[in-house]
Parts: sequence; C-alpha cells; structure tokens
Amino acid sequence: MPDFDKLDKAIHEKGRLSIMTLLATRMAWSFQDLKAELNMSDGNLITHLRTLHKLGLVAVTKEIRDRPQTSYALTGKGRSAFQEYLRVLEQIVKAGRK
Amino acid sequence: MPDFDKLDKAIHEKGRLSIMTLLATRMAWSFQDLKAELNMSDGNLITHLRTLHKLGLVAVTKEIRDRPQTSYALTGKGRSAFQEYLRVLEQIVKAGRK
DNA sequence: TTTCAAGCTTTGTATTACAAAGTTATTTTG
DNA sequence: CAAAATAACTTTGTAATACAAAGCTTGAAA
Repeated sequence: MPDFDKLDKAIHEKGRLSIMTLLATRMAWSFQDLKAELNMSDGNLITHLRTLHKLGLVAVTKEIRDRPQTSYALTGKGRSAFQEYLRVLEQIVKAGRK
Repeated sequence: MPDFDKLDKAIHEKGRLSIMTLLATRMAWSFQDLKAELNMSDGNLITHLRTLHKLGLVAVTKEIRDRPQTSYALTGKGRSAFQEYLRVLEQIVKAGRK
C-alpha cells in the first residue's frame, strides 16, 4: 500500500502542488510567469510561495531588470522533497490501476 | 503542463485519497478494515465516507453477518473519477521527473 | 440484564485557502 | 515634473473543512 503518511501536506495542497510542479520543470520562474500560468490572485500566489519559502523548499531571488522582477526556484531540499512526494504519487497510481 | 483543474478536490484530500486508493484495490472494504488500515478516528473516517457517498463515488452496503457490518465499494462513477484523477497524477509525475 | 462492539452523530477547535482591496516603490508616459 | 502604471507585497475577512473526542443507538453475546 502507498505510504500515505509521507504525502507532505505542504506540497500536497493543490495550489502549492501546481507551483512545485512548475518549479521542477525549469530553473526559475518569475512571479509574473507563475501568476499567468496558474491564474491565481496575487495574494494567494504569494502566500503559497511564502509558505514554501519558509519551509526551505523554494528560493527567492530579487533583481531589477527592466522592471523589478522576483524569481522563484526550488532549493536542493525542495527538489528532493518533491521527488519524495512524487514517489508516493507513483505508488498511488500503481495501486489504483490494479 | 498537467491539467491541475482536473484534480478533483473531493478525491485529492489526503484522507479521502487514501480511502479511494484502498477501495480501488479490491471489491469491498468493511468499515473496520478501513479503519484499521488507515488508523483514522471513527468520526473522521465516516465523515469522509459520507462525503464520497453523497458525491456518488462510493456505495454503501449494510448487512448483518456475525455482527452488523457495513461495506464500502467504488461505484462506476467513483471508479472512473478516480482513474481520471490518476491520469493527472501521472502527468504531474512525468512533468516533475524531467 | 449487563456488557460490548459496530456504526454513526454531534460538538468544538484550529487551520487554511482564497479573494479583494490596499500599500510601497519604481518606472514610464504625457 | 506630474500622473499613470506595474511589480510585488500585506492586510483583512470569510467560508470551508479536517480531525479528535465523546456521546448515542442498536443488536448480539455473556
């Protein structure tokens, strides 16, 4: 049976799961790109990002290019936590397809 | 990108996801077996089951064997909703492993 | 008839997702 | 330069809901 206890709650919530998945697909995402891709409200998005950041799963980089631009990326910890999470998803899929 | 909107919220919640996964692995589960496997409190378990039942995803059968025994099983609708849900999980795993 | 177990309801708490609107700072446009 | 615009937050409020714990009900066994 899948190891449901290992389903990290911080990652499992739909909004943050979306974010983590996006962050896993490329090095860094700007706030604007995340917002466009996920169509979340500013407040909701930044709250989720802050939650992930506080847990050490996401790194925040502020730079001023054209306009000020904040970028988000997975940390090493975030990457491995997410892979661990995906392992449980795989177990669930395997069990559920039986 | 995964189709996050299709992540059925009723199924995605950890407790109910556990239940749905168990129900997918065999024909029927008694209340007691579910409770033992998931170690949830009576109240919590039955509330989740009722939620799934109200949505038409889970069928409830009451029979009196030795002791009264209630059994739970996926409905057709429940089965296909769950498969749909699993499809999204697969997309997430695929995207996240990149 | 007391006991016990199964299944279910009720109550209460604490968390939290989310939207909406307001804030600050910087930058572009008229 | 003043005004508008945009990025990135913060704040506030609401509604939903997971979960535990304890109580209720019914039927069987002791």
